[in-house]
Order: sequence, then structure tokens, then C-alpha cells
Amino acid sequence: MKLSQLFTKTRKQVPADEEARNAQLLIQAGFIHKEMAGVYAYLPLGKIVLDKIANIVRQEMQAIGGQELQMTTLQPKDIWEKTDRWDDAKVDNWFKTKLANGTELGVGLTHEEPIVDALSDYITSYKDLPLYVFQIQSKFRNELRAKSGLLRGREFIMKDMYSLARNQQEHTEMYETAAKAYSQVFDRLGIGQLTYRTYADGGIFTDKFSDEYQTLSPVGEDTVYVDQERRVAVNEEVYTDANLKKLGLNKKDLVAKKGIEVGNIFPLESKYTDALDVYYTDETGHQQSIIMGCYGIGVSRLMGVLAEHFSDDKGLVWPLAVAPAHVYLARLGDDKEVVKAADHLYQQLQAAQIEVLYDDRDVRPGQKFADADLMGIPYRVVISQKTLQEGKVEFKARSDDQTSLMFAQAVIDKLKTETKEKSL
RNA sequence: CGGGGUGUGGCGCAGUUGGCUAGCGCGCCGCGUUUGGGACGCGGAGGUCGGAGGUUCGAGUCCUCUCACCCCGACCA
Repeated sequence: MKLSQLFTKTRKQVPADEEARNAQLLIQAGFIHKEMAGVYAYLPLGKIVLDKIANIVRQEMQAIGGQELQMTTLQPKDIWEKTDRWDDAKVDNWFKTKLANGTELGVGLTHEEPIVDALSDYITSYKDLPLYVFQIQSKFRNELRAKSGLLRGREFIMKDMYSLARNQQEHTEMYETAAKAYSQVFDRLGIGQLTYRTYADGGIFTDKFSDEYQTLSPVGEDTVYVDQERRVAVNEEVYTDANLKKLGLNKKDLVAKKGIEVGNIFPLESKYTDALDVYYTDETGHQQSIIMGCYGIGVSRLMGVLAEHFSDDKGLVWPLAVAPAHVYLARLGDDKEVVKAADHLYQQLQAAQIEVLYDDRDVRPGQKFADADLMGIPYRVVISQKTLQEGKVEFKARSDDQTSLMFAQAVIDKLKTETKEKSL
């Protein structure tokens, strides 16, 4: 993509109405647009990042057999009444609306009920199970207070997956398989080491723990107690002596940290399937309850977490796997030879499947460097009269201060290798 | 939802105890000079001062109501 054609522009100053670093940076770099508190639009570069994150999540869910579908945002009241989750006294962050004829509708805040209801058309036999289904889609929650940019919104993108198993053992296997997939996702996003599987409250439908995935961060809302050695953590909400004993954890190994909940998986038992009258018939012809699990990942929240974590005083520093482009090609000056060489390299990079943001604008070098840094493109290539005199181009990693002069072909080869590794 | 703060050209801000044509920086448009870390000169365009009502000879400034945004807390099934 040529920067001269991109409609977004970077800003020199941080927006006055954002305190959260992730929102400040993403707005400054032109990745997102604030529509209202807790509601953000994704502009071209931000949309690329968001889609890349979603794709990594998608690939890992598909890898364990997840079948993707997409449920609706508008929700009928009746299925939610069956599980007693329609009443505002029970679930207070619904957005609700009405049809012209007065019929009440809900605006989807999660999708256990509609998923189970839809699956009930198909699931009748033990032969139809087990099953994972998932979707990546906008959710709407009427939070009393939106905050922290992309970390806590009223409209946000979430991946929600549901497992349906025939018995507890099968459920447990599926649950652990999904947990492994989650670790894969966070590893690929570059926050694997920072992200802990965390014991948390299981909610109203189970006496078991749920598992949160908490990414350690100073701006986190949650307090978690981390056992770095065993790579597990305990949310403070269940941090009691009795629970620690149950979990086999020692208080002296645990360190209090702040975390951002990037994912949450929990056992649903048969609460939803039973409530919606969805059962399967076993081998002996008897009706049995379905055991469900639920697996969420905050996709847009992850974008905020990555922006928050992978940044410095100059701006964003995207990991290669989710960057809006692999390389920023800056052409300095409009000298004929420079333009020719830069245009040529732009084409070569594209031909090599390397995503390139070509700064072909007629602006000063300093602005190009500043923008390359602010946007956080992993690599930067500069072509100028100076580099052409050497017959080379300048190469620099965003995360590194060192620049080096390299032959254009060597740069292409290097980027090819790098991007191939990351796109696995 | 309780507490605190803020709303003034696209963005960031100033505007005194009410006073006359509402300013500054960035950005934008035109011309020229510039080109390795956000250049410079000259000339321009752009604002119902969040909204409504009120007090006053006169309101960006005072009063009432209201909307929005930020932060702390509570909440987050």
C-alpha cells in the first residue's frame, strides 16, 4: 500500500480524551476512530491488525476441529427467558430494543442460548457429538463505565467457542485441548510468556474453577497471584487458603501481579442444554444431558493489550505476526533515481509476498521516520541518494536502534525468511 | 450508579474581577526556498465558544437545567 493513498494521517499530539496508552497510540497512528466511550471503529491499518489477530485465533480453533459459524446480534427474548438471563435484575448489562410492533429484542452480549438453540435442530444422537463451534463477532454490553481504550468497551470483538460433549470425561479432554489451543494463540501473538492460565471463580453454574488467561500488565484491572515456576496463577477472587490447598499451590511461591483478562474458559455443565431441552440419545437409546464448555477470547481487547505492551516512547512496535505491514519503505527526496529505485523495490517486495507500506509522500525525512516508528512497522527500509551511492538500501528493525546498509536483494531475502517463519 | 475533572476552528490549547472585531501552536490551501529525525518565508481559508433556558446595556466568562468525554470507586452473570 502506498502511503500517499492512505486516507488516515498520523497526529503529533496525543488525543485529549484518552488516558489509556493503547487508545492514545492507536488513535495517534490512525488505526482506530473513537465513536463514543467504549466504542471504536477500525480504520484501514487497524482493521488489518484486528483481522490478523482474529485469523490467528481462527486458525488455532480450526486446528482443534472448531467449526466456524456466525450467530446474530439481534436476539429473541424467549430463549433467554428459558435460562433466566433475560431479566435486567439477573443480567444488568443487556442492550435491549424493540420491533416496530413492540416485541422486545436483545442485542447479543454472549451466545450460549442462541448457539444451543440453533444446534438443537441438528444434535440428537451420540453420533452427532462431540463438537466444537465458534464465531468471531461483535458483542454488546452496557457497561456502567467503559474505560482503558480497547481494554473495556461496550462494543467489542470476541471469539466465543462452545464445546458439546457426551460425558464429563469427554468434556474434560475437550476443555484441555482448547486450553492448549489458547496457549498457542498467545504464543503466536508474542505474549505467551506474559500470559498465565489463571484459576478463577467458576460462576453460578459450577462449583469448579473457571480458567482465565491473564496477561500481566501494569494497567491490568485484575489482581492475580502468579506461580512463575509452574506457570499458573490464581485470581484474587478465589485466593483463599482452602482453594490454594485444593489447587496444590503454596502461598510462598505466589507473587501478586496485575493482569488483563484476554481469555476465559469455563465449564457450563448442562445448564444451557438442559434449560433449552437439548439432549442426545445414547447407544442404549436413553436420553442424556450434554456437557458444555465455553471459551472466550477478547479479540479487540487483545489488540489493545498488544498496543499497550508492544510500544515505546516513539509509538507502537508490532510483532511481525500482526503488524499492518512487514516493512516500511521510505523514499527520501524526489530525485529521479531514488524514485525509480524505490518504486522498483516496492514491486519486488510485493512480488515476494512481503507486505509493504510504501511512503511515497512528498514530506521530509523526519516525518517519514517518525511515522514509521509511530505506526510500529517491524522493519524499515530507506532509499535515498546517500544509500544509492553505495548501491544499497538502509535497513532497520523497529525494535533496534542500529541501521545497516544492505543490498536490496539481501533485504528481500531476509524479509522473506522472517515472514515465512511467522506466518506458520 | 456515587465522587472528582474537562468541553473554545480538523487536532492540542490560552482567554484576568463579564466589555467592544474570540486568540496561539499544529494541521489545511496558494506561491517560493528547502529535503537523513516531524523545515522556513509570504499570503489565505476555517469557530452558532457542547446544547437549551435565564440574568445583563453587554455572556466564551455569571446562574439553572441538560448532553458528552476522562479519571477514581462500585459493577463486570
